[in-house]
Amino acid sequence: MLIGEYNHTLDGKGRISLPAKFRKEMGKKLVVTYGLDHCLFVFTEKEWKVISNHLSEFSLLQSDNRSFNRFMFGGAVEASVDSIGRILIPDHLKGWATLKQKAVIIGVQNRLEIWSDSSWKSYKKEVEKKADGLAEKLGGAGVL
Amino acid sequence: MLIGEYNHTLDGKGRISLPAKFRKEMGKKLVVTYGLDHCLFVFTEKEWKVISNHLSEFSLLQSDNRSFNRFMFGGAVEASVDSIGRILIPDHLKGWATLKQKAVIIGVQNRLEIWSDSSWKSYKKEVEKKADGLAEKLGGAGVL
DNA sequence: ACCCAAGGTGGGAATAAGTGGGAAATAACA
DNA sequence: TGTTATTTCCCACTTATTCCCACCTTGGGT
Repeated sequence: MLIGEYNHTLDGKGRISLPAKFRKEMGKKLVVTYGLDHCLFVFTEKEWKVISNHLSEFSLLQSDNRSFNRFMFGGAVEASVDSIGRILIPDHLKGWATLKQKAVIIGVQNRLEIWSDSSWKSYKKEVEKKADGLAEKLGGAGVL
Repeated sequence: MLIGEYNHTLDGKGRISLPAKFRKEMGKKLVVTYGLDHCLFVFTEKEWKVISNHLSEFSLLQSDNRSFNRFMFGGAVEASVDSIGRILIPDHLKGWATLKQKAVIIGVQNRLEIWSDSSWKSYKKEVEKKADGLAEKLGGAGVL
């Protein structure tokens, strides 16, 4: 289970180091894709297979599905973790997530997400505003 | 069953010692998350599994669920209890609970809650004000 | 009233993680 | 084919984290 929030830095070559806590679970071969809400998704090879199977079940006859699949598959990139735990983020993905230097890596269950420092801050602020609604949702789900 | 209220201190490195009474029941591996009313929840690994199973039922494709899961999974952290019974509270959680130095740890059924000294005091005051009203409500519901 | 034991707090040293840069290897272009 | 640019691998430095030890305070017993 991937959980937690970490502040990391993209260096001049576009590399970012994975938080040490995630390395073991993520393995050496990852898949990085466009993520929803202008972040990046990072999956293990295994999880990516599961996800891409789900995606390919969507009918190609519907325009929305086609474009969504193009988006997810076309943007996806294999990234191998180097000897000290870093991956390389290609330019088109950096652009999508408006990544400059300061980035935030969060664990969300079965995937990692990479956010630019500034978008994460504002996104989080919005979510925290809704905190009361969240509480009701938890109650409704029988969590608490 | 975890019960009781204890005043403890966060040291310069963000560590706080668990009240000795709780250590046996909590074990060595805990999960700390955002709690309702701006406190922190501390669960045993076992309890966390139950909760995260509930959370993972929310679909990735709906915006509300995504933000909710980012918040809950991203905010959560595994905390291992050190040799003398302390855990480490990361910065983003300290911020959520406005934790400075003086903190209050309370046992609530199957979880612990960590409050900043000042928010706990004011929260408690509010609850005490409402206590009479609450009592009537409970009586009406046949609880007492 | 004193001592002892246990819990809580603080800090230093060893270790690991994160960041940056250089050299070698590969690819691209003239 | 030589030259330049880009990528990949590896090493070194700096900062942060973890582990361990020692002190202080509190509560209980004698």
